[in-house]
Amino acid sequence: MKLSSKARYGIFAVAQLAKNYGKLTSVNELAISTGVTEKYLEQIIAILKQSDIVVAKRGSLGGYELSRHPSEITVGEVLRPLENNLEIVDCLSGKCSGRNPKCLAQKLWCNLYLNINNYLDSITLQQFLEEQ
Amino acid sequence: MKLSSKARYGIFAVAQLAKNYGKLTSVNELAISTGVTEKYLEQIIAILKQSDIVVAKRGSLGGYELSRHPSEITVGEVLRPLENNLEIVDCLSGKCSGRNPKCLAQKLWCNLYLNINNYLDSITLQQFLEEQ
DNA sequence: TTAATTCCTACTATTTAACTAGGATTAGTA
DNA sequence: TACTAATCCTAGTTAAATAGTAGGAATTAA
Repeated sequence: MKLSSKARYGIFAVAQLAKNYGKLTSVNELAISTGVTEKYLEQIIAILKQSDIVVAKRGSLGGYELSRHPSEITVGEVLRPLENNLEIVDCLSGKCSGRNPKCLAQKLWCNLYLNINNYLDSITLQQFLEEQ
Repeated sequence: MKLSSKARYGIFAVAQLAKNYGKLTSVNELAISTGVTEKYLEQIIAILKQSDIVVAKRGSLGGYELSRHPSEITVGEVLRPLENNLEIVDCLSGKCSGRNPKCLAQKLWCNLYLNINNYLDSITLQQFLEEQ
């Protein structure tokens, strides 16, 4: 139940983009402010791009920005693609049999999963920044 | 953010003990019903014993039972010792500086941590069994 | 043409989880 | 006392996932 570094770095990167909303920000700038290598951040942001959280402009003077206003992106939306959809157990589909010990407490895990997601979806990036 | 096998197996083992409340249950019996090896279960139960969730009787005809009635033990109590205290990030103490990227979203992680714990502490083993 | 940027993909190292294993200790029973 | 069924203790091994490194192709502005 530890959060991955991707999730931690990703949230911070996105927070930086939220601060710079309206302007393009390069990975290099993000790397400086987060203390993470550019190469690793690139991978993290690539995931966020695929999930339509950020958009990119390539080439010289290019960079990234949020696809929507920080008030329209939730923390949950950012974390899910970085954190294996926030699935705390493999067996959340409801299809699995009660035989597999992984699934024996399925309702419990499912409710916990919903709880976590509901909480994280209740916080927008804007709220997150204001709370800091 | 995946739950460990210790947590999954542990919850199920404890559920079995709750069903057998008042009687001693051997690791062998638990192993059969969970499908986990005795040796691994022993380790899991040792942790629960240290946390005063279960008590043991040694020797022939020995076994384990819950230290309290299933209505007086919460799921959170069981999971914490098995799951590194449910600390989703290392940095929940409040002491750490904002410099460490791990800590930059500290309030967020702290609130998520509290949310998870509150939820899991709201469910007793008895309720958990009834829900199945 | 050059420089600054994103994009793509393969590889490696590190850490942690998951499990295996052996045998010591304890206690009930005959 | 001897035997057996159980917990207890601890070290070692394996497998998988995470975290990070690396090189270079493609794109775009000036």
